[in-house]
Amino acid sequence: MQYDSRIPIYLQVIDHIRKRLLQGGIQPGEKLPSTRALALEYGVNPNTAARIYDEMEAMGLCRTQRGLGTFVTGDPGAIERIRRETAARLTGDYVREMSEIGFAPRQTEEAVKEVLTSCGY
Amino acid sequence: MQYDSRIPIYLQVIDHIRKRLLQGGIQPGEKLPSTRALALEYGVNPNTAARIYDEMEAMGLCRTQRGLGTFVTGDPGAIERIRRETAARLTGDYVREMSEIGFAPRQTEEAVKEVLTSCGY
Amino acid sequence: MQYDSRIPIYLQVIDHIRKRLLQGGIQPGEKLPSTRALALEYGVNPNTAARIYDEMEAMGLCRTQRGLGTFVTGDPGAIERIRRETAARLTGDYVREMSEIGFAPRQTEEAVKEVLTSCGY
Amino acid sequence: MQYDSRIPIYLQVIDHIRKRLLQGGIQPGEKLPSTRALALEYGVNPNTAARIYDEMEAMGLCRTQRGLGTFVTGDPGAIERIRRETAARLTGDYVREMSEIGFAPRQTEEAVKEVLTSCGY
DNA sequence: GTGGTCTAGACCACT
DNA sequence: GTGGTCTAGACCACC
Repeated sequence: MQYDSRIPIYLQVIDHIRKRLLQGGIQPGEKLPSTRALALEYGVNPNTAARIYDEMEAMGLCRTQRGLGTFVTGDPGAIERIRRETAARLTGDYVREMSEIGFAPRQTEEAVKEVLTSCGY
Repeated sequence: MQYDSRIPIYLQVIDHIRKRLLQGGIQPGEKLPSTRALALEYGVNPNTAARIYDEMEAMGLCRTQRGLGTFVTGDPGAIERIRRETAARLTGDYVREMSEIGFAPRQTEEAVKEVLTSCGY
Repeated sequence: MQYDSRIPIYLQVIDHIRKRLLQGGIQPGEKLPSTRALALEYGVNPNTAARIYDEMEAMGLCRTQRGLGTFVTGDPGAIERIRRETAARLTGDYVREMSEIGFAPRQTEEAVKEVLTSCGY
Repeated sequence: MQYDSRIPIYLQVIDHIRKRLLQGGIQPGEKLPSTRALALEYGVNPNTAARIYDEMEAMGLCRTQRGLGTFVTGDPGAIERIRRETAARLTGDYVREMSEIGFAPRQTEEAVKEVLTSCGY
């Protein structure tokens, strides 16, 4: 994995894991790699790997059990809830930012349609 | 103005000025405040204010003329170009992020429509 | 039983058993469950269950007899002694902590009365 | 300062600073030492000092400003609120724990009075 | 084997 | 000078 040096590595890794979670690539309740394994997998220092799980736990994405490992939040509804919240935040931010640079609602709608069709959807 | 301490202040101020530009609140060719005035206006350190104009000049948003002051890029077409580029980047990022968390194109389109109508548009 | 992941499980279980002892839920001299049974009862690893009895024995709360099992300290006076010691420790700690955050003795006394009456006593 | 090796140093330092705050030894809005100065003052590694302010910020005790330093929560009411919440938590826990080991409300009240008078109050 | 903590020292961005 | 991040490596408690 390539990192953008302008953004903290731990945030980029969290983002990557969260995407895998929200895409369904990681199941609720599933055991995540140990911090040492995560460090190898993402090519970071074990301390940084530990920080990644620390922050993810603070976000409610996983829970850690001493001596056992780190586990994805068990409740399947929780993942779906986070998915919806993330989508709502992204959409809200997007619409607000477009209006702030002078795009009318219809223009914003058009812009999205254009990109979606240009991607072959 | 309230600042998000996780993001460099100078970037937040630049963002704010760029919005005013793209919304038409600041006209092409217009003279911008002196760094001292900018520092007072935004409540930032004079060093930070200087950096703001430095970075904006590097972005092509303005030009500094020694002894005269700092001026917004004169060409009206340039502003419009930046506006379109910004919109394209925002839209592209938004669509990509939505698809990354498992939203199909039609769902993304629906999400945007929902937010736009819920805002009374 | 729900465990606080920041505190060793074996300490939380010991605390729970000690409370049952001091409340009279477990009688002096009574036989305690086998480590395997304890593990099931509290939903912990058998290794952890063994450690629980180890530590409790070191605290003088119980005694293990090979081939027979683990027994609560027989002397009824010992239980009462522990009860008094625990109360003294709790009260001492409480008063000290309250004074450390700036509560005068009379304020501390009032705080206790308030809570006791609010609980319907 | 002497540390209890069974408890993370950063928690012990936070506890110490919080007490100074709640006792009024540190004023709301006041600048706290830099992480490097804190490290020297408490004899810990700069990394540990940074973690101390990190956690304190998460608790709402202080706020950090990049390039400027770390400042105690400005709102004077906030400190008083935390003081009251802490007292309520301590008292609630104390009363509950005493009742859990079989102390009646009047006995608990007596225990507190005894300790307070024995301390010469 | 697992996470938690700590030290040591480095580099960077921001004010 | 300030905090933020990262690496390296160590030791410990817990399961």
